[in-house]
Amino acid sequence: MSNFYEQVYAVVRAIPKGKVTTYGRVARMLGRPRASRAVGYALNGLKDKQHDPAYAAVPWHRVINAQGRISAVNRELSANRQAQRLLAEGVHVSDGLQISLKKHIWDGLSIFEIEEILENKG
DNA sequence: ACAGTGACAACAT
DNA sequence: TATGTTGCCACTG
Repeated sequence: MSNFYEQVYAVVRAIPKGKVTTYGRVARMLGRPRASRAVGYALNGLKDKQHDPAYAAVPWHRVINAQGRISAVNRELSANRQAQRLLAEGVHVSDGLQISLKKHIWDGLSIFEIEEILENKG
């Protein structure tokens, strides 16, 4: 698998329980401010890897869009599953799949922390 | 090599 | 506020 995917997964794994971040923020943390779509693409790729515990453990549900919503492009089932997972860890999700970024946004990693986790990946 | 495809985001109406 | 448009970028066949 490509390095970019792995970098995305590494960052997402660092999101604490009960916190969320956005596709765009993940992209910026990785030094690619305009690769937000690619971040979503990478998370979508997790569907094919659920048999591997290392990938199954990636908390993809903690990534939402810049409007603070669960991506509407998801099929209803997937979106609801994401909402369920968030609710299960104390993140309030409204009927419209809206989440309070103000309350739950993750500060993210410093550039030093980013370098560290990427170093671990090679 | 290359055109098509998204779990996006910023801007313009 | 709510749509619609456009730029993006990594991946795929």
